[in-house]
Amino acid sequence: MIHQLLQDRLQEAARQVLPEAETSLLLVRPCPDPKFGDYQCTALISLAKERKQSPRRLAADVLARLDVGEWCEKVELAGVGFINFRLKTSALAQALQSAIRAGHPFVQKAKQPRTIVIDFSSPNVAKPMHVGHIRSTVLGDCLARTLRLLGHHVIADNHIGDWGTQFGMLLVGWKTLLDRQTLEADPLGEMDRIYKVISAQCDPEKPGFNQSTLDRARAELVKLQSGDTENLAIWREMIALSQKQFDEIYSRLGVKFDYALGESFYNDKVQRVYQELTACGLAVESEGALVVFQNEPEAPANIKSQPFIIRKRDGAANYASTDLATVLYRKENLKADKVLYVVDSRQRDHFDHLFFTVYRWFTKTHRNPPELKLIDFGTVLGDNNKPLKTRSGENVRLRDLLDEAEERALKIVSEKNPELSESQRREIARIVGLGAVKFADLLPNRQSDYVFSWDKMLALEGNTAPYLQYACVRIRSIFRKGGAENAERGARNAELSLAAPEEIALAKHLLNFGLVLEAVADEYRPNFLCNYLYELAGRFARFYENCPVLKAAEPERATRLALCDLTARVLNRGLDVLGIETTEQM
RNA sequence: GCGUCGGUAGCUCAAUUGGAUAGAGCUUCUGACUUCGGAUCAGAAGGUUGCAGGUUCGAGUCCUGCCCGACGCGCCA
Repeated sequence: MIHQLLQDRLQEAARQVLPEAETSLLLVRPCPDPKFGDYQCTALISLAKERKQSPRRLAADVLARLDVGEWCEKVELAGVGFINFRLKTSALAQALQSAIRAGHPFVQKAKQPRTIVIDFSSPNVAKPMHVGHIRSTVLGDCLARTLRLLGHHVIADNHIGDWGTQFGMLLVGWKTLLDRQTLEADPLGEMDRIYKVISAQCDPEKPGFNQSTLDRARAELVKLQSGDTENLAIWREMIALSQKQFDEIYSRLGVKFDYALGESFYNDKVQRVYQELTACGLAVESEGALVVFQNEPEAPANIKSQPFIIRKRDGAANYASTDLATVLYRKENLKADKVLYVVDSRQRDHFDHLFFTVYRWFTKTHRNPPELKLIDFGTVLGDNNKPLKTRSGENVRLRDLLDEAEERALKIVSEKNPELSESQRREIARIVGLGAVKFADLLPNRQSDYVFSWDKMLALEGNTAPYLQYACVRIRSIFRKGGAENAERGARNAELSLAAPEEIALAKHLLNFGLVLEAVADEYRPNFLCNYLYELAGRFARFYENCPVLKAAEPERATRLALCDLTARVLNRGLDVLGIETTEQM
């Protein structure tokens, strides 16, 4: 990548001027405004400031030792000490030429591949998946795809909620209220129904509270935990029914996991956690429970002196216990260097507790803790600015939401292109509808809440998935018209000669694809990629308006075909990273 | 009360180690060769970045105080 070459040269020149300086901080990045140039380095200014030198003089000294004439026009020193690079068209053409032959154009593999576990989606057994799961699922899947493309060893692990207090109530409901026929037709709906009835009776705050139901639920839970055959069989059936639903949704979304190690997987692994934490003096008894107090001066403010309960008073495990056991398993058995938790930001405190406890635990026992990272995200809101619910106040089921996305897309496709067959229109609607939902979810900064709007996400103009998919369709159409096979071969063997400003602007933007992927991976923010792709599609649209491809005369025609080919490949790859498909027509 | 996150154009949102004149889309208005797919493109309008201080060559970004909102705070996950 050219920016990398420039950066290497620049750092080398800086080392000659300041042999002892930390030159790795001198990053070369795209300019915010093309009028300054294509790439810039702003870091010499602060480097000079630290040394009480004049930034302009330092920059001038470095420039005197910098030779990037193969790639750049004269390098400019601007303002207080900005260094601006402007690419030569010949270098640009050469970069495109080598990208044409690359498997993944403009993408560089990470220098140090790492093993990264991504914990995402995490639905609960016996409950329908709902909008609350969409962000974790879509975001986690996108990060998995991004990190894989960059060459990391990614392990996608679905930490399913398949154990815990709720099963006591579910078992009572199953034994006393279950309607087998409804269960056949809508297993999740029926399990959800019995759970709600019983849990209302188990809540002392609610009018329907019933002490004997609560006692029975506790008893069923104890029986389950001590291995009662009947309860275990029911529990397994609930899991199997739920898994079927999960699989349906994941297959629609194109989301894949390497493991689905639910909470129950760690049942026999929590004892060791209690032992180790007690032995190293971290965990103590308090009010009958086993807790870790975070009294260290460096404890984060939000958990300082708060108890982290790792075993309940009744001796049962809770999610702190299993989460701790899970970290250990991921470190020892999955060899994780890093674990990403893609979780609603309301669980922030829990994860700060978890991370800080792991850090202390591993340090005290002379182990290297894996790097633990909370990828938190905001809530999906309805147009009343409250968490999105159905009119009757229920959670919106994910399946219904995906159905509606496809239905709405089908209506639009049918209006725009009535001549396509129904099966074609349905396939397009599937790709456009699901793409719209995913893109709308990935576009906003993940930490803010966003308001869910069908009209906005399925809009055909603006920063949306259909706009990007449309750009791909237009490119496909060019290749169809030009005789796909020949045109593509021509594009890939072309000698490029870039001339028109729209060609150059498009080409320069293509170069930065890898840089953006790295930014996504560094900050865990797919919205960078969404915006990059939108900008790319915009530049392509301007190119498309102003530069005829098939009608152009020969040296030009091949260059433009090559630009189309590369744009299509980057758009498709980028959308693929977002988990979004494209179509031939729409 | 303590804590976390946020507050940017009428609306929804961006802004890559603190960088240059804070950018898009929607909306409104104006325009585009009988078009390689018009689901497009060009142009116009729109701002005291919640308020007040501070740090420095430079602050939407960092620090302090305040206002507003969402969320969390001992045995659910």
